[in-house]
Amino acid sequence: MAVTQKVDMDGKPRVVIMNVAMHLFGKQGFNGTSMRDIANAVGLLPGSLYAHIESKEALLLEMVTDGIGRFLAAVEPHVACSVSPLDRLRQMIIAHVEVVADNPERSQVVFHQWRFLSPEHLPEAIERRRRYETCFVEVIEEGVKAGLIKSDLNHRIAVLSLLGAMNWTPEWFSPDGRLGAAQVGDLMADTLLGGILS
Amino acid sequence: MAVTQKVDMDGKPRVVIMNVAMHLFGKQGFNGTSMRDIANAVGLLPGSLYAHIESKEALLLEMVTDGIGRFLAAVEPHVACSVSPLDRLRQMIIAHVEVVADNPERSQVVFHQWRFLSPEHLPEAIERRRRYETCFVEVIEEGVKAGLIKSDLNHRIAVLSLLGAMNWTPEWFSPDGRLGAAQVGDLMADTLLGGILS
DNA sequence: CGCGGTAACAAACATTTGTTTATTAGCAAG
DNA sequence: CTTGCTAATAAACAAATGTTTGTTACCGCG
Repeated sequence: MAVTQKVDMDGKPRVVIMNVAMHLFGKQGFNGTSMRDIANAVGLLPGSLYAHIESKEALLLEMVTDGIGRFLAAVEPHVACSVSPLDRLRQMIIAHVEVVADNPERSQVVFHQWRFLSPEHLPEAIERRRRYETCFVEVIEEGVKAGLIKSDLNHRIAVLSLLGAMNWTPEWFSPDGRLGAAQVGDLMADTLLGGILS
Repeated sequence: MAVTQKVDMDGKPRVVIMNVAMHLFGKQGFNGTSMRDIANAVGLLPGSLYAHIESKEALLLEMVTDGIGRFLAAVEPHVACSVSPLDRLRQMIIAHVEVVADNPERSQVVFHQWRFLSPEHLPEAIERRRRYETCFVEVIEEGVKAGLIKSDLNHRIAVLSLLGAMNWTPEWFSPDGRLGAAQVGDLMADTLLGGILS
């Protein structure tokens, strides 16, 4: 017997494990997910995972690093774009929602589980998150200088509100909902940018 | 010897334990916090906690239940208030931020750790969260009917953006920052409500 | 066939987990 | 002082944790 279920072992095993772990980390959290949970979901015994990965934290590290990377890759190109700051912001919001929509669970990990990285890897994750937020700060400040955005409200609060709304999207966005990512992003931009116009 | 350190046992022990646990759950998460962590921080041995509490989950349950209760108590009175829907929304946002400011760590537990309630207590927590969100939906819809709020943008997205921005506040709000809770709430209202005006 | 290497297995490892037990100190009231 | 109660301690519990070990099945290549 020994059925050797290669259940969904179509791709490279490491990728399969990463995807399964991403799903579980996103849903149950890093500390709420055991290696046995992962092994179980992937159709392996716990020890067998270590033929493909180095440690539990290595999984988290790759998820977070690569995850933030996707947001940066999607948003940063718009920062120095040649269109108006407001249009840039709108495009950045849409890009952000599209990354969330591509995999809401990964986004949950990126936004909530980075805390559980070891002290060794934590600082870099924090730094990259800060770099992401800076993208939005820069464009907003440029909009203020161009006279397109009110300067009488605290920019910091505006940015934090904007980012808060965006970072919360993985909590409710459903890839099989009626609205697609780009439409959701566009509507969010309507809501979020309307209040900062001058 | 047996120093019997009553470190900060000024109040009723159960309250002290709750506060310490709240701090730890908020910072490290429910699953990232052990009973030994709590005992350690409170100046007791692990087993001694059980003279005052029933279980680890009982701590979480009380935190979440009581926590949502504070948000409801602060916001619900404004829902059926007699002023304009927009002013109501503004007051609700301010009230929300004030509850967050009162104890950001508790808010983190309310917004992120409720998932780890046992299946027995989970449904009620979800229901109360839903009830909270409904407050905002109602007032916005009333604003639309009154012609004060644009009806051409998807209300659902507007509400989710609003709530997302608000639920994210415990992530960055500092009680000893330059701006007080009411001022932050007011500025957030400027940002978030500006975009939905008709 | 036989050989070699990859990746699975079964089993155990040392810790850590939440919680319980039996015992002892502290202290107010009789 | 003694009695009784509260709340602490020390120690242990079973279960779960991340990870390592030795061994066995598989599979392409000679």
